[in-house]
Amino acid sequence: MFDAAPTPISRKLRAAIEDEIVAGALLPGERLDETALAARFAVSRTPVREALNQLATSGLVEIRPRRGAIVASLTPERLYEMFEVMAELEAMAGRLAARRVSAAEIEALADAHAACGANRDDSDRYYAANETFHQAIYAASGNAFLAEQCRALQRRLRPYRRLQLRVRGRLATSFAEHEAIVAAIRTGEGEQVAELLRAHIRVQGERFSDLVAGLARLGAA
Amino acid sequence: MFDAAPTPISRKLRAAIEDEIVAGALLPGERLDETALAARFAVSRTPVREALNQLATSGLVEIRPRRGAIVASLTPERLYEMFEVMAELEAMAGRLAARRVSAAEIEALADAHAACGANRDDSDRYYAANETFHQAIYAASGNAFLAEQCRALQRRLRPYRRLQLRVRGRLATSFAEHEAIVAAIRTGEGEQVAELLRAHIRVQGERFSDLVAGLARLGAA
DNA sequence: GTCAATCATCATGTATACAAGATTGATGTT
DNA sequence: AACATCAATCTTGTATACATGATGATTGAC
Repeated sequence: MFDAAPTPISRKLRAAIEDEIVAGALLPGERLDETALAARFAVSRTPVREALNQLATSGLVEIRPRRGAIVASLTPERLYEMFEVMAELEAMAGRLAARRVSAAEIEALADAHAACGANRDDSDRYYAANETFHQAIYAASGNAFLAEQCRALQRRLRPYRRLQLRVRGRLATSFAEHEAIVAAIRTGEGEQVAELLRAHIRVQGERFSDLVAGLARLGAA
Repeated sequence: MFDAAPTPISRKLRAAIEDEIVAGALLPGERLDETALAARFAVSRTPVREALNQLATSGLVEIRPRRGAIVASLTPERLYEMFEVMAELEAMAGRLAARRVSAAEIEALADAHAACGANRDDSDRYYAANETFHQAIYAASGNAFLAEQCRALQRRLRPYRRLQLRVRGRLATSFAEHEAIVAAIRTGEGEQVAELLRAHIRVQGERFSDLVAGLARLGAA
């Protein structure tokens, strides 16, 4: 009754391919053959092309005219840049959240934080809970556009984050940082929240780009 | 020799339609008929659809399944949110620029500022020079991804900025603010630059959303 | 034996054809 | 006269056909 969900095939395809990229089933640099994808999903090339075009616009795939589409691969420099921006956007969301957060939102945030704590021994589940936690901050910022930008970047960076999920001790550190962030949001210390989040994200960016710099030597396209 | 520029038709179309939207030739809410566009550009519907899809992903047009595409229209709230994010991204670019700017880049910035000064009596030309000025800051941030995000947002907000180009006294105020920004970048006062840019952008956002709130009463869809 | 050029094959880009849902106008009813 | 229902038309979504440029293999020359 609400959304009849006509959901054109191309939308479903976009979501499906995006999921595979983000989940790491399709690796950076990998070729995305239109005909093959069309066959695999049992549709014609037309909706496949539409899906690839959309993914290209959002940056997940790269289309080289007349030479086909590949899963976009980020250089370590670019990855670092993206984390630098992500850190700032998160900091902004946190600063706004400290000012604008509602009672319901801070409850959701606390719940998400608790979920992280409950999954401190399973890095995959912690990672999922961690995303929810950060999205709770975006939502509490009261700026829907900012929240969208944050989620989009979070999503684009996900395949790279997964690479270093299991770094020793990172989970405990992350959880402790979350703790401080929640506390500062509760007390409305905007600048403090911003600074905590900036550090929280940036440290990942630095580690990830180190990691990817190493990986790049292997799978260089 | 560099780019053989095969430039598929769909890319040219995307650029053409995007330009018309950004320039204000196509107004928010206006219907984008695929057949009509195809006829106008003397191509088939296929590349038109690809172009519209890309524009939808970047947010300039809205595609309602089975119901066609329209030029995306932003609510005053959303517009305010976008300016809020823009202000923060610009502030970030400025802060980084104050730390990282090269001699050549500060020269380019000074030139762009001078160009603004030379066009202080022509709001259209001032506006163009103003964009160049801000892009010089993005470039000087040393973060290419950030620069891209800023340019994308600048572009998306352009049609709304044009609405109030001629507000009395704004040009002179803007130019004076630029002056202070350049000075602070020269002396490397990152936080000062950030604060100046935040205010410089935000004041526009507030004005624009007021303006659009007024307009919304007329052309409500 | 190696390298280069040419040709065959294949994937992409565009056009056209077909299917299906949405919009609009007309017609009939209350 | 106003409203609802139904049909005709139009537009979008998908499939298929065709054109063109890229890739790669084969053949010939050095």
